[in-house]
Amino acid sequence: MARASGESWSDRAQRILSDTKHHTGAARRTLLELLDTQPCALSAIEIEDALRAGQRPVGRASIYRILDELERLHLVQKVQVGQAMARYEPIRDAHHHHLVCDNCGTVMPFTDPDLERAIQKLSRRVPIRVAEHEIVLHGACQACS
Amino acid sequence: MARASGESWSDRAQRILSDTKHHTGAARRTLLELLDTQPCALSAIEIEDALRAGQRPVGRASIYRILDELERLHLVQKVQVGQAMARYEPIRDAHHHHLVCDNCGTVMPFTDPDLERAIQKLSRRVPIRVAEHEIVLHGACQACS
DNA sequence: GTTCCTGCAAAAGATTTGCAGTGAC
DNA sequence: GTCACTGCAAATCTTTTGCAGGAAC
Repeated sequence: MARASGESWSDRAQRILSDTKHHTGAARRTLLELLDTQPCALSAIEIEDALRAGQRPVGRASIYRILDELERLHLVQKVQVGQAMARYEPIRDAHHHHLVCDNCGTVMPFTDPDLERAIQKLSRRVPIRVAEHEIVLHGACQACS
Repeated sequence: MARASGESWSDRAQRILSDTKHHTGAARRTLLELLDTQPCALSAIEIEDALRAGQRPVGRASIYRILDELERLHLVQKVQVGQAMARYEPIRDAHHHHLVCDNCGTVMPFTDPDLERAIQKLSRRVPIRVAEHEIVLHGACQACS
Protein backbone atom coordinates (compact mmCIF):
# COMPACT_ATOMS: atom_id res chain seq x y z
CA MET A 1 0.00 0.00 0.00
CA ALA A 2 2.98 2.33 -0.51
CA ARG A 3 2.01 5.43 -2.44
CA ALA A 4 3.69 6.37 -5.72
CA SER A 5 4.44 9.86 -4.40
CA GLY A 6 5.83 9.87 -0.87
CA GLU A 7 5.88 7.58 2.12
CA SER A 8 3.28 4.98 2.97
CA TRP A 9 0.88 5.46 5.85
CA SER A 10 2.78 3.02 8.03
CA ASP A 11 6.07 4.84 7.33
CA ARG A 12 4.50 8.12 8.29
CA ALA A 13 3.00 6.63 11.43
CA GLN A 14 6.34 5.07 12.30
CA ARG A 15 8.07 8.40 11.88
CA ILE A 16 5.53 10.31 13.96
CA LEU A 17 5.79 7.72 16.70
CA SER A 18 9.59 8.04 16.78
CA ASP A 19 9.40 11.83 16.83
CA THR A 20 6.82 11.86 19.60
CA LYS A 21 7.79 9.08 21.95
CA HIS A 22 11.10 7.39 22.35
CA HIS A 23 11.32 3.73 21.45
CA THR A 24 9.72 1.79 18.65
CA GLY A 25 9.04 -1.85 19.39
CA ALA A 26 8.22 -4.84 17.27
CA ALA A 27 4.54 -4.98 18.24
CA ARG A 28 3.94 -1.46 16.97
CA ARG A 29 5.74 -2.07 13.70
CA THR A 30 3.81 -5.26 13.04
CA LEU A 31 0.46 -3.68 13.82
CA LEU A 32 1.16 -0.67 11.59
CA GLU A 33 2.06 -2.87 8.67
CA LEU A 34 -1.10 -4.91 9.06
CA LEU A 35 -3.35 -1.84 9.26
CA ASP A 36 -1.72 -0.37 6.17
CA THR A 37 -2.83 -3.29 4.02
CA GLN A 38 -6.48 -3.35 5.13
CA PRO A 39 -9.29 -2.16 2.85
CA CYS A 40 -11.65 -1.37 5.73
CA ALA A 41 -11.87 -1.03 9.49
CA LEU A 42 -10.84 -3.93 11.76
CA SER A 43 -11.77 -4.69 15.35
CA ALA A 44 -9.08 -5.26 17.99
CA ILE A 45 -9.87 -8.98 18.06
CA GLU A 46 -9.70 -9.25 14.28
CA ILE A 47 -6.30 -7.58 14.45
CA GLU A 48 -5.17 -10.00 17.14
CA ASP A 49 -6.29 -13.00 15.08
CA ALA A 50 -4.73 -11.67 11.89
CA LEU A 51 -1.42 -11.07 13.62
CA ARG A 52 -1.40 -14.48 15.27
CA ALA A 53 -2.16 -16.13 11.95
CA GLY A 54 0.26 -13.96 10.01
CA GLN A 55 3.35 -11.97 10.81
CA ARG A 56 3.76 -12.29 14.58
CA PRO A 57 1.42 -12.59 17.59
CA VAL A 58 0.86 -9.42 19.63
CA GLY A 59 -0.80 -9.36 23.04
CA ARG A 60 -4.31 -8.04 23.14
CA ALA A 61 -3.48 -5.41 25.74
CA SER A 62 -0.70 -4.09 23.54
CA ILE A 63 -3.07 -3.90 20.60
CA TYR A 64 -5.50 -1.75 22.57
CA ARG A 65 -2.70 0.42 23.94
CA ILE A 66 -1.17 0.97 20.51
CA LEU A 67 -4.51 1.73 18.88
CA ASP A 68 -5.31 4.18 21.64
CA GLU A 69 -2.02 5.96 21.12
CA LEU A 70 -2.48 6.04 17.34
CA GLU A 71 -5.93 7.48 17.83
CA ARG A 72 -4.62 10.26 20.05
CA LEU A 73 -2.03 11.09 17.38
CA HIS A 74 -4.79 11.18 14.73
CA LEU A 75 -3.17 8.34 12.84
CA VAL A 76 -6.12 5.98 13.16
CA GLN A 77 -9.83 6.58 13.56
CA LYS A 78 -12.02 4.58 15.89
CA VAL A 79 -15.24 3.68 14.15
CA GLN A 80 -18.36 2.49 15.96
CA VAL A 81 -20.81 0.95 13.57
CA GLY A 82 -23.37 -0.22 16.09
CA GLN A 83 -21.89 -3.60 16.84
CA ALA A 84 -20.48 -4.88 20.10
CA MET A 85 -16.93 -3.78 19.47
CA ALA A 86 -15.10 -0.77 18.06
CA ARG A 87 -13.25 -0.86 14.74
CA TYR A 88 -10.10 0.99 13.76
CA GLU A 89 -8.65 2.17 10.48
CA PRO A 90 -5.79 4.39 9.24
CA ILE A 91 -6.49 8.06 8.60
CA ARG A 92 -5.35 8.93 5.07
CA ASP A 93 -5.97 11.78 2.66
CA ALA A 94 -8.78 9.92 0.94
CA HIS A 95 -11.10 8.51 3.54
CA HIS A 96 -14.31 6.59 3.26
CA HIS A 97 -17.42 5.93 5.34
CA HIS A 98 -19.38 2.80 6.17
CA LEU A 99 -22.45 0.84 5.18
CA VAL A 100 -23.58 -1.71 7.74
CA CYS A 101 -26.00 -4.56 7.20
CA ASP A 102 -27.89 -4.80 10.49
CA ASN A 103 -28.90 -8.33 9.65
CA CYS A 104 -25.63 -10.10 8.87
CA GLY A 105 -23.17 -7.54 10.24
CA THR A 106 -21.24 -6.97 7.02
CA VAL A 107 -19.39 -3.65 6.86
CA MET A 108 -18.63 -2.04 3.48
CA PRO A 109 -16.82 1.19 2.63
CA PHE A 110 -18.18 3.95 0.40
CA THR A 111 -17.15 7.47 -0.62
CA ASP A 112 -19.21 10.49 -1.66
CA PRO A 113 -17.74 13.90 -2.62
CA ASP A 114 -21.08 15.71 -2.18
CA LEU A 115 -21.33 14.46 1.35
CA GLU A 116 -17.78 15.56 2.10
CA ARG A 117 -18.53 19.03 0.76
CA ALA A 118 -21.64 19.29 2.92
CA ILE A 119 -19.61 18.24 5.96
CA GLN A 120 -16.90 20.82 5.19
CA LYS A 121 -19.45 23.61 4.96
CA LEU A 122 -21.25 22.45 8.06
CA SER A 123 -18.06 22.20 10.08
CA ARG A 124 -17.59 25.95 9.89
CA ARG A 125 -20.84 26.89 11.59
CA VAL A 126 -20.91 24.37 14.39
CA PRO A 127 -19.94 25.03 18.04
CA ILE A 128 -16.96 22.66 18.12
CA ARG A 129 -13.63 22.67 16.29
CA VAL A 130 -14.18 19.61 14.09
CA ALA A 131 -11.29 17.16 13.82
CA GLU A 132 -12.93 14.03 12.42
CA HIS A 133 -16.31 12.92 11.20
CA GLU A 134 -18.01 9.61 10.85
CA ILE A 135 -20.98 8.58 8.74
CA VAL A 136 -22.70 5.22 8.99
CA LEU A 137 -25.63 4.08 6.87
CA HIS A 138 -27.59 1.18 8.34
CA GLY A 139 -29.86 -1.14 6.44
CA ALA A 140 -30.16 -4.51 4.77
CA CYS A 141 -27.61 -5.69 2.21
CA GLN A 142 -28.69 -7.33 -1.04
CA ALA A 143 -28.18 -10.84 0.26
CA CYS A 144 -30.36 -10.10 3.31
CA SER A 145 -33.26 -8.21 1.68
CA MET B 1 -43.36 16.74 24.30
CA ALA B 2 -46.85 16.07 22.88
CA ARG B 3 -47.23 17.46 19.38
CA ALA B 4 -49.94 19.99 18.53
CA SER B 5 -51.17 17.83 15.66
CA GLY B 6 -51.47 14.17 16.58
CA GLU B 7 -50.16 11.79 19.20
CA SER B 8 -46.87 12.13 21.04
CA TRP B 9 -43.97 9.83 20.30
CA SER B 10 -44.55 7.87 23.49
CA ASP B 11 -48.23 7.40 22.64
CA ARG B 12 -47.32 6.13 19.21
CA ALA B 13 -44.71 3.79 20.64
CA GLN B 14 -47.20 2.57 23.22
CA ARG B 15 -49.75 1.86 20.51
CA ILE B 16 -47.28 0.03 18.28
CA LEU B 17 -46.14 -2.07 21.21
CA SER B 18 -49.73 -3.06 22.02
CA ASP B 19 -50.46 -3.90 18.40
CA THR B 20 -47.32 -5.96 18.01
CA LYS B 21 -46.86 -7.82 21.25
CA HIS B 22 -49.40 -8.56 23.87
CA HIS B 23 -48.97 -6.95 27.26
CA THR B 24 -47.82 -3.49 28.24
CA GLY B 25 -46.07 -3.23 31.59
CA ALA B 26 -45.16 -0.38 33.86
CA ALA B 27 -41.43 -0.45 33.07
CA ARG B 28 -42.08 0.12 29.38
CA ARG B 29 -44.51 2.96 30.00
CA THR B 30 -42.10 4.71 32.34
CA LEU B 31 -39.16 4.35 29.97
CA LEU B 32 -41.15 5.64 27.01
CA GLU B 33 -42.24 8.71 28.93
CA LEU B 34 -38.69 9.49 29.98
CA LEU B 35 -37.30 9.13 26.46
CA ASP B 36 -40.02 11.36 25.08
CA THR B 37 -38.85 14.29 27.19
CA GLN B 38 -35.15 14.06 26.35
CA PRO B 39 -33.45 16.57 24.06
CA CYS B 40 -30.66 14.19 23.06
CA ALA B 41 -29.51 10.59 23.24
CA LEU B 42 -29.14 8.85 26.62
CA SER B 43 -27.10 5.81 27.60
CA ALA B 44 -28.71 2.85 29.33
CA ILE B 45 -27.07 3.77 32.62
CA GLU B 46 -28.19 7.38 32.35
CA ILE B 47 -31.71 6.10 31.79
CA GLU B 48 -31.44 3.84 34.81
CA ASP B 49 -30.22 6.70 37.01
CA ALA B 50 -32.86 9.08 35.73
CA LEU B 51 -35.63 6.59 36.38
CA ARG B 52 -34.37 5.77 39.86
CA ALA B 53 -34.14 9.45 40.70
CA GLY B 54 -37.46 10.29 39.06
CA GLN B 55 -40.60 8.42 38.17
CA ARG B 56 -39.90 4.82 39.18
CA PRO B 57 -36.84 2.55 39.24
CA VAL B 58 -36.53 0.03 36.41
CA GLY B 59 -34.10 -2.89 36.39
CA ARG B 60 -31.10 -2.51 34.11
CA ALA B 61 -31.82 -5.73 32.27
CA SER B 62 -35.34 -4.53 31.52
CA ILE B 63 -33.96 -1.26 30.20
CA TYR B 64 -31.69 -3.06 27.76
CA ARG B 65 -34.45 -5.45 26.73
CA ILE B 66 -36.96 -2.67 26.15
CA LEU B 67 -34.47 -0.54 24.21
CA ASP B 68 -33.59 -3.51 22.06
CA GLU B 69 -37.22 -4.15 21.27
CA LEU B 70 -37.87 -0.48 20.49
CA GLU B 71 -34.87 -0.50 18.20
CA ARG B 72 -36.14 -3.50 16.28
CA LEU B 73 -39.48 -1.71 15.84
CA HIS B 74 -37.66 1.39 14.57
CA LEU B 75 -39.00 3.47 17.44
CA VAL B 76 -35.59 4.32 18.85
CA GLN B 77 -32.17 4.62 17.26
CA LYS B 78 -29.03 3.32 18.87
CA VAL B 79 -26.26 5.88 18.52
CA GLN B 80 -22.59 5.11 18.98
CA VAL B 81 -20.58 8.26 19.35
CA GLY B 82 -17.23 6.68 20.07
CA GLN B 83 -17.58 6.39 23.81
CA ALA B 84 -17.65 3.25 25.91
CA MET B 85 -21.39 2.82 25.83
CA ALA B 86 -24.23 3.10 23.33
CA ARG B 87 -26.82 5.86 23.45
CA TYR B 88 -30.48 5.72 22.49
CA GLU B 89 -33.02 8.26 21.31
CA PRO B 90 -36.56 8.32 19.87
CA ILE B 91 -36.98 8.28 16.10
CA ARG B 92 -39.22 11.18 15.09
CA ASP B 93 -40.00 12.99 11.85
CA ALA B 94 -37.32 15.60 12.51
CA HIS B 95 -34.14 13.94 13.54
CA HIS B 96 -30.75 15.35 14.39
CA HIS B 97 -27.14 14.22 14.47
CA HIS B 98 -24.36 14.58 17.01
CA LEU B 99 -21.33 16.65 17.87
CA VAL B 100 -18.97 15.04 20.37
CA CYS B 101 -16.21 16.73 22.33
CA ASP B 102 -13.48 14.10 22.52
CA ASN B 103 -11.97 15.89 25.47
CA CYS B 104 -14.85 16.25 27.95
CA GLY B 105 -17.32 13.82 26.39
CA THR B 106 -20.16 16.31 25.90
CA VAL B 107 -22.68 15.31 23.23
CA MET B 108 -24.70 18.00 21.41
CA PRO B 109 -27.36 17.70 18.71
CA PHE B 110 -27.34 19.52 15.37
CA THR B 111 -29.40 19.49 12.18
CA ASP B 112 -28.44 20.26 8.58
CA PRO B 113 -30.85 20.08 5.63
CA ASP B 114 -28.04 20.03 3.03
CA LEU B 115 -26.54 17.01 4.70
CA GLU B 116 -29.90 15.25 4.76
CA ARG B 117 -30.36 15.92 1.05
CA ALA B 118 -26.91 14.53 0.29
CA ILE B 119 -27.73 11.43 2.33
CA GLN B 120 -31.06 10.95 0.52
CA LYS B 121 -29.38 11.12 -2.87
CA LEU B 122 -26.58 8.86 -1.79
CA SER B 123 -28.93 6.27 -0.33
CA ARG B 124 -30.31 5.51 -3.79
CA ARG B 125 -27.03 4.44 -5.33
CA VAL B 126 -25.60 2.33 -2.53
CA PRO B 127 -25.65 -1.50 -2.34
CA ILE B 128 -27.87 -1.70 0.75
CA ARG B 129 -31.47 -0.72 1.40
CA VAL B 130 -30.84 2.15 3.81
CA ALA B 131 -33.05 2.29 6.88
CA GLU B 132 -31.20 4.69 9.18
CA HIS B 133 -28.15 6.86 9.07
CA GLU B 134 -25.89 8.33 11.67
CA ILE B 135 -23.47 11.22 11.47
CA VAL B 136 -21.03 12.14 14.22
CA LEU B 137 -18.62 15.07 14.19
CA HIS B 138 -15.72 14.76 16.60
CA GLY B 139 -13.60 17.61 17.89
CA ALA B 140 -13.05 20.00 20.76
CA CYS B 141 -15.89 22.07 22.20
CA GLN B 142 -15.44 25.74 22.98
CA ALA B 143 -14.73 25.19 26.65
CA CYS B 144 -12.01 22.65 25.79
CA SER B 145 -10.20 24.44 22.95
C1' DG C 1 -55.27 -19.76 33.11
C1' DT C 2 -51.93 -18.65 29.95
C1' DT C 3 -48.57 -15.73 28.17
C1' DC C 4 -45.67 -12.05 28.54
C1' DC C 5 -43.06 -8.73 31.51
C1' DT C 6 -39.91 -7.65 35.16
C1' DG C 7 -36.06 -7.78 38.33
C1' DC C 8 -32.31 -10.04 40.36
C1' DA C 9 -28.17 -12.49 39.99
C1' DA C 10 -24.90 -14.59 37.13
C1' DA C 11 -22.51 -14.76 32.72
C1' DA C 12 -20.41 -13.08 28.66
C1' DG C 13 -17.71 -9.77 25.94
C1' DA C 14 -14.85 -5.99 25.14
C1' DT C 15 -11.57 -2.98 27.03
C1' DT C 16 -8.31 -1.30 30.71
C1' DT C 17 -4.92 -1.64 34.32
C1' DG C 18 -1.01 -3.57 37.30
C1' DC C 19 3.07 -5.55 37.19
C1' DA C 20 7.31 -7.95 36.03
C1' DG C 21 10.42 -8.85 32.33
C1' DT C 22 12.56 -7.44 27.85
C1' DG C 23 14.16 -4.48 24.37
C1' DA C 24 15.43 0.16 22.45
C1' DC C 25 18.23 3.99 22.86
C1' DG D 1 21.80 2.16 32.58
C1' DT D 2 17.45 4.21 31.96
C1' DC D 3 13.06 4.60 30.15
C1' DA D 4 9.73 2.86 27.32
C1' DC D 5 7.38 -1.30 25.30
C1' DT D 6 5.33 -5.78 25.76
C1' DG D 7 2.64 -9.68 27.41
C1' DC D 8 0.20 -11.99 30.90
C1' DA D 9 -3.26 -12.06 34.31
C1' DA D 10 -6.60 -9.72 36.83
C1' DA D 11 -9.94 -6.15 37.06
C1' DT D 12 -13.55 -3.17 35.17
C1' DC D 13 -17.44 -1.92 32.60
C1' DT D 14 -21.22 -2.52 29.49
C1' DT D 15 -24.48 -5.60 27.80
C1' DT D 16 -26.80 -10.25 27.68
C1' DT D 17 -28.93 -14.38 29.56
C1' DG D 18 -31.34 -17.64 32.99
C1' DC D 19 -34.69 -18.02 36.00
C1' DA D 20 -38.48 -17.33 39.34
C1' DG D 21 -42.28 -14.47 40.58
C1' DG D 22 -45.87 -11.13 39.22
C1' DA D 23 -48.86 -8.63 36.04
C1' DA D 24 -51.69 -8.15 31.81
C1' DC D 25 -54.95 -10.09 29.07
